[in-house]
Amino acid sequence: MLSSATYVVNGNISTSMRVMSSRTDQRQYHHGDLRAALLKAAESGLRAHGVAQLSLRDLAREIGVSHAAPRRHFPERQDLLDALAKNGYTRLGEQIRDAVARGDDGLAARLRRAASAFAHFAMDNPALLELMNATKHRPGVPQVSRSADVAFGPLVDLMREGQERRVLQGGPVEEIGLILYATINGLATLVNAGLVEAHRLDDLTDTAVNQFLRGAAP
Amino acid sequence: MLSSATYVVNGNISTSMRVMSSRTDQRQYHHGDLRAALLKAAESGLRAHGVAQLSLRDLAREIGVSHAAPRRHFPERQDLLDALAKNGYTRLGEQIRDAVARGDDGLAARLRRAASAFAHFAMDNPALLELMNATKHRPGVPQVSRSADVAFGPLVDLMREGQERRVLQGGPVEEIGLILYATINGLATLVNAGLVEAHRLDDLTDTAVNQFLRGAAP
DNA sequence: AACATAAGTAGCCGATGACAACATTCAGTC
DNA sequence: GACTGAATGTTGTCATCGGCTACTTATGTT
Repeated sequence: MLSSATYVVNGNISTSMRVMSSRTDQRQYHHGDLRAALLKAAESGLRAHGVAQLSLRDLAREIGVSHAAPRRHFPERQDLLDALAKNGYTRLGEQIRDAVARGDDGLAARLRRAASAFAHFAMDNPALLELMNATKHRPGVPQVSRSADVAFGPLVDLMREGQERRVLQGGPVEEIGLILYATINGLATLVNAGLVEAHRLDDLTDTAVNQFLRGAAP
Repeated sequence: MLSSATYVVNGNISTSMRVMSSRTDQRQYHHGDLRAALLKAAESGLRAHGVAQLSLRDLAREIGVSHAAPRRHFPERQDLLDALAKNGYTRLGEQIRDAVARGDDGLAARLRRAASAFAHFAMDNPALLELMNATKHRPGVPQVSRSADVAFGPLVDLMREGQERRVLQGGPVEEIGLILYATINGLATLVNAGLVEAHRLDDLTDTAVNQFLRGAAP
């Protein structure tokens, strides 16, 4: 499973190859780790121009490889998008987990940090989040879905811990974690869609967590 | 511009007449209301095959009009998508407003109905909701954004009323309404993305509203 | 009736995703 | 070290798409 990540090849090789190809032109037939290079370039393109502008041929050109080469690693465009989404969930999960673990203070404080981490991930990677939230009808779903659990996990764990420590009501832990996730995700979506100004996200996230803990009733 | 004799001699006419002569085909030069027909066909295609598969040329073919005709009404593809999103917000707003007005019982009950209406809209129109949530970088944003307020409005009104009747805490009304909207929207997104099974949405929505009102703390 | 304008048509262009056939390299195996 | 099958990359092709320009036809105003 992790084997593909074992032989880590720096993406620098491709760029330097492109540069010197004007002279020595020792462009190798095999790239080394085209898959990783594609993912890296795709993520950068995603951030720069959005998912709609993401073209396999563009990426191939940028990396300096033929237009059909990406096909070996991502037979269809959607496969690349799925891989990006999966990576996104992994990173989001890490960031939430890190935020939670960044201190051993009260549960509310860690909850706040987790939500804030999510919000910042969303602001840093709007197009990626949109991709992660995109409808998936294809068979690639289970793969992505499983990696998404990595992102929910830390929140659900937090809920469970809160219940055990009696600082949260009892209740369906997974549901409640999901709801918190959905709330922040929804706020980020509103920002990305341009319906809410970005500078409000921090404040909204904070209010949302308060709301989540204390409720709206008097 | 030139005399009519010019296009009588024009050989192209024979080909177009061949097409028309295939049957009675009272195909008029002017469609009547192509814009509405496009929106209708687009919404149906959206529901059937998702936004990615939505092609202006397909719609034109389906309606029986030349491939460039849609351009008169939607100069760019994104303009059609914007119009669809705007319509979506209008309808969503109506449905939420109707649900709220469907009885004069307690605020909590109306809140539940509003949330449920949203959830059902999301399940009935997954691709449309995705479109409404899509990132918009173009100048079309303000148009769509304003129509989106129509959807938020009923929720915000409900919050305000709750505060006035003292069944909700004081606080930033618009923020709190936005947060509730975001929560349901987020849950629907999780379902549409295939990360949560559809049959769970009703239950999750209910739990979310409870959570929203009572809070998670003991 | 004349004419300006809205609405539809035809044809072209460049780009794209998907595909097939072919070439090169790599990794075992003998 | 040579052989061979599997990975990986390349070239060429195709249908489709969005967007553009030039042209044609209908509509409505005067």
